[in-house]
Parts: sequence; structure tokens; C-alpha cells
Amino acid sequence: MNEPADNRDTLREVQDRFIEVWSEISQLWGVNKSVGRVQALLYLSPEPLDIDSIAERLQISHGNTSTSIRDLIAWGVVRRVTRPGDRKTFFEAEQDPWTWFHTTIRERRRREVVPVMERLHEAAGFAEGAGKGAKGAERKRLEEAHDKIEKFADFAHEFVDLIDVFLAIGHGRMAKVFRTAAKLIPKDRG
Amino acid sequence: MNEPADNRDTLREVQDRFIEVWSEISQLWGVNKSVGRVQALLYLSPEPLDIDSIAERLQISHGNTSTSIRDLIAWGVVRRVTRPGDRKTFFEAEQDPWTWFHTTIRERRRREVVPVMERLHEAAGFAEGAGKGAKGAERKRLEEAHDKIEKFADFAHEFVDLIDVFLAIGHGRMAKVFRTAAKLIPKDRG
DNA sequence: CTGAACCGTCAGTCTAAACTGACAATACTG
DNA sequence: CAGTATTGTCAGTTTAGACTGACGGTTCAG
Repeated sequence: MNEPADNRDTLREVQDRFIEVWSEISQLWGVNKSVGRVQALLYLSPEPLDIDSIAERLQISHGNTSTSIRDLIAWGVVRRVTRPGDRKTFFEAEQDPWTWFHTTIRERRRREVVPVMERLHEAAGFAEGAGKGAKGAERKRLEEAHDKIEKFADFAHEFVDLIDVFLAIGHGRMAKVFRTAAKLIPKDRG
Repeated sequence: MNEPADNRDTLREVQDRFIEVWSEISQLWGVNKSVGRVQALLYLSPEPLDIDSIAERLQISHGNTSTSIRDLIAWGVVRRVTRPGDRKTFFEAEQDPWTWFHTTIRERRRREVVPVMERLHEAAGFAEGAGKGAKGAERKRLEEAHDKIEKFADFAHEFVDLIDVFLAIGHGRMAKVFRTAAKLIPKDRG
């Protein structure tokens, strides 16, 4: 029942449902909803789209659209396309989800993970220096704090190593590598 | 120069610097700042702390502290500790960063990844049904959309596999296992 | 049982971030 | 070169969600 009025509406609903899911995923990542929706629409679109078409399709302002696209271009997952003999600028999204994800991870590592790791090292260094400059019971407490911070830093390094392995592996081969990895662990003994 | 007034101030600054870094990391995750700060303080603390001590130490309201702790307990990374003969309730954080991370990933998979995957399947199913119900050029467009959604869903499944392998591996062995696995796959040929 | 200490909750307030829309800048046309 | 179509920017507004603080419930001491 509830036969759609025409097929255009159906296509629109198919797109909308997917766009909504993608925007939820984006938000889990900490990426803004509009950015996710624009990216999803461009991913689905067979040809590049211009700002006004996107704004109208998603019912958002063109200012918001322009800003979202600027972000997506900065993340390296959307490209600007100009056609000779056309005044408009068009935009197209990366069409391979694995490439998109790979690019995003690489950028986040560079922009977010590396800077926070530097601050973590600063904090660890400060704690170590403070411990060496103190005596008696106070020194003991400072050294305990330093040990915990180091423990956390060690963990963080393992995490960054994990990202690096991810980035070193070719596209679409992840599942296979991980399956192999899983087999390497006969027991869960730590 | 700038000798600290006393060692208590030094300990406090050591803690503050670390707490600030942890809260930044939390925010990258999409976790609220106060929650991250409370967790960091509890991680550093050699003994469990009560609500008011935490609130005073972090300069936040006790309501906020209570809510943050409720979240941390729900995530399974903080425990409630009661001592016989003491009216206060104390709280302590998981002390092993790998265990903390492992627990968090498991919970996020359950709460966030699984539901969004279900919605993705719904969207894919709807697209497939729509394609079958249409004819001619419109059918072609719907099938194109369905193909793209499936492509994305396949990628998402690979990603979930990745999480599952992660959860299957013992603490602290991730990077090493993956590096070994990656080496077993000699070429990047697809 | 009464009072004091403490935790949990939530309506209201506040804040940070997203979004809009008017204007500026740019690129193309004739 | 003037006119027009289009994108980029950002001050002001709106919105989502974090935070506060007053209140109610609970637990323990006396």
C-alpha cells in the first residue's frame, strides 16, 4: 500500500534515508550534521553538483552549504570541478568509501592525534621534573603520579601505532589483514 | 626560577596538566569535557574519592559531578565503593588504560555502531525494493543508488569486523599483532 | 525517632557551536 | 567595461546540550 505519487519521490526517499544514516555516522565521529549530509548527497550523486542545488535539496542555507563544502575539501574528500564554458562551480565526493575513510583517518591523525600526543608528553615531562625536584613523601606522591601518566602515555603510543598500521595497509585489504591477525591470537592471555 | 610556593601546588599542577590532556582526548571521542576530567582525576587518585572532593577539586558543581559519574559507571569504567562505617560513597576509576579503552569500544559498538548499522540495512533494503518496483530509466537510477548504498554497507561491515577483531585480542597486544599480520600480506594488489 | 550528612535528579540558565542571510568578492558574458 | 550569475565570508541569531543549584530521598549516628 501507499504507492508513491511518482518515481521521483521514491528516489528522493531512497536518498533521504541514506543521507540520514550517513549524518548519524558523521555525528558519532564528531563531524557536524550538515557536513555529513552534504557528503552523503554528493556520494550518491552520479554527477557533480553546485552549491545551490545542494542547498535546495537538503533544505539548508547556501552559506551553510558553502562552509560544509569548504570543510570537506579541507579534509580531502570532496573535489572542486569546473567546466569550461560554465560559470558554475561543481563539487564531487570521493566515490570509494575505503579511500574516504583512509583519508579521513590520516587527516585526523595529523590534526588531532599528533598535537594531543605532544601535550601528553609535555605533561609527562613536567611530572617527571617535578618529582626530581621534590623530597620525601611529596616526592613519592609526585613519582606515583608520573608513573600513571607514563602508563597512559605508553597506551597512547600503542594506539598511534595501530593507526599507523592501518594507514600502511592498502585499501580494501583491511578485513583480510584483520582476519589474519585474529588467527595469530590463539589464546587471550595478555 | 619560579620555585613553586609549596609541593602541594606542584602536585596539583602535575594533575591539572594531565587532566586537561585527558579531557581534550575525551572531546575528540565525542565525550563531554567534565566526564573526561572526572575520569582523569579518578585515574590519578591513589584512593577512591567522594563526590564533593571531586567537585571541589575540579571546580564544578556537585550535580555535574554526580551526572558525570553516573555516565562513567554506565560505561563500565568507574566503580562505586562503599566502606562499612562510612556514610560517604566513594568512586574509583579503572586503573589500566587498555582495559578502559577495551571496555569503551565494546560499549560503543553495542550502543552506537549496531543501531546505526541496522538503520543502514533498512535504507539498503528500501532502496532495493524501490528499484524492483520501478521501470525504465527510473529503475536504472534507483538501482544505481542501491549499488552505492550497498558499497557503503560493505565497507561498514569491514569496519565492524575490525572492531570485533580488536575486541578479540588481549590487552596491549594490538599494534604488534597487526604489524605481524600486515607483513603476511606481501602485496597491495586488491 | 530525629537530625545531619550526603547523593541523585531535574527545571532553569548558560554557553559553545551551528546556521542563516545579507554583503563582498570573483568570474564570466556580451 | 558594465552587468549578472555565482561562490565565499562573517556578524548576528538560533539551537542543542552542558552546567548549576535547589530540592527530595536515603543512610547513618546518637
